[in-house]
Order: sequence, then C-alpha cells, then structure tokens
Amino acid sequence: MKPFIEYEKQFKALADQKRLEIMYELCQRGQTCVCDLSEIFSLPQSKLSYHLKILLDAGLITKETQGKWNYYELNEQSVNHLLSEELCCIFRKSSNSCCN
Amino acid sequence: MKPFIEYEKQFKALADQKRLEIMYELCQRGQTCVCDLSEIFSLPQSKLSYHLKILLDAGLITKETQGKWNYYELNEQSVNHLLSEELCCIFRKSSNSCCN
DNA sequence: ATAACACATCAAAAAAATTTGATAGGAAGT
DNA sequence: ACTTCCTATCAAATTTTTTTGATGTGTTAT
Repeated sequence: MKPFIEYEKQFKALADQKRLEIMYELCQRGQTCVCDLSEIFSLPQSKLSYHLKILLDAGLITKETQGKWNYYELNEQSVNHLLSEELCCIFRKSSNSCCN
Repeated sequence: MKPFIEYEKQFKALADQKRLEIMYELCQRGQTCVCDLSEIFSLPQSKLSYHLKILLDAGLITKETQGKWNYYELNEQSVNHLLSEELCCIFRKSSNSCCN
C-alpha cells in the first residue's frame, strides 16, 4: 500500500481546474506537445510547463521528447489505479463500460 | 457529468495528508466525534474542525449532531463514486473484492 | 555560425491555504 | 442560573501554491 504522502501528491495534482482540463484534453487527444496545449488553453508557456510538471511528478502523465518537441500523454495506469470507473468518461480511455 | 470545478473541490479536500488520515480513521471506526479524532491525532480542536469542514463541504464525509456531540462519518457513496476499487483498502468499506 | 523555435527553470510578486489562539454558541449537569 | 463540555468560527500570522516575466538550454533551419 502506497503511503498517504504519495496519494496526497496525486490528489494535489488533480486539485486544480486547469490541470483537470489538461488531463481531459490529453485523454481526448493522446500525445500532445506543449505548444498545442498552450494554444488550446491560451495559457502562457511557462504556466503550462509549471502545471505539466506537477502532473508529471505525480506520475499522472508521461513525457516523451522528440526533437525539439515534448509530447505529454496521460498515464492511464496510474489514473486507473487512482480513480473510479465512473470517472472514466473524463480521464479514462473509452474501453470502459460506463461510457455509453 | 459534474463540472470540473466540483471535482477540483473534492480532490482539493483529499490533497492533504492529515485529511487522508482522517478519512482513513473514519473508514475504520465509522461514526466518530470530533473530540475522539482530536485525541487520536493530537490535533488542536480548531484545526480539526477546519479540516473536517473541508471534507464535509466536498461531500466526502457527513455530519450528525447528537446532543453536544458532532459525529462525522465517511460518505461512502461519494468516495466510491470518485475513487478506484484499488483504493478500497483505504477508504472503502471491506465489502470490495480487492481487499483480501 | 547565426537565428528561430520549443520548452524548462528561475526569482519575485501575488494569491490561496493552513495554523494558531481567542471567542462564541448550544447542550448537559449541578 | 451557573458551570462545564463539545464544537464552530473568526482574525491574524504563517506557509504553500500559483502567476509572471525573464533567462537559459537544446534542437532545427538557413
């Protein structure tokens, strides 16, 4: 069993509307680079990087560098470990039964 | 679908080690009054009330007044709606399959 | 080599959450 | 009525988180 401090970190990462929207967007679009997200949300790049780092450090998303782009993606495993199936419509991929 | 702002509130409530411990304790003991929790955690009463209010406002726990005592209890429904079954060992009652 | 781009990181400022100690209200006991 | 107990709430101080704008690093293109 993970210690509470670890869950605290993950819930903290989810405890922000902007970050929830980022998670949602990543879930919808799959791999996405910072510049696209920056456009989608009209957020300054440094702000976006800040929020992405928090999600990354919590293990809720993953990062992959390709050339000069950094692509972020939902970490399905950790999201599914943490959140209910009822939340699948938001953050889980569509294979789940509750999303009809 | 609940708006993100509502989830933000719930995750914010869970985004604190002390409150996670309170949730855990409530799950273990069922209905518990503030004074017992205050002893268990060696927290000043006002601090405890503050944290309980946050959990209450997020709908994660419920409150029942009996005479001069206020009893708090886990709101199983909302917890189960939000969190995965894997977390059942922590915050969900033991009827779940993953807790063996 | 230089310039343009994508992004992370930094430090300072601003905003939000938490802690603390004090006060207040309602219930129970004398 | 008075006191004690249980708890909520308040305001001020502290701590943490977020925002902002600037700077730095690595990559690609010319």
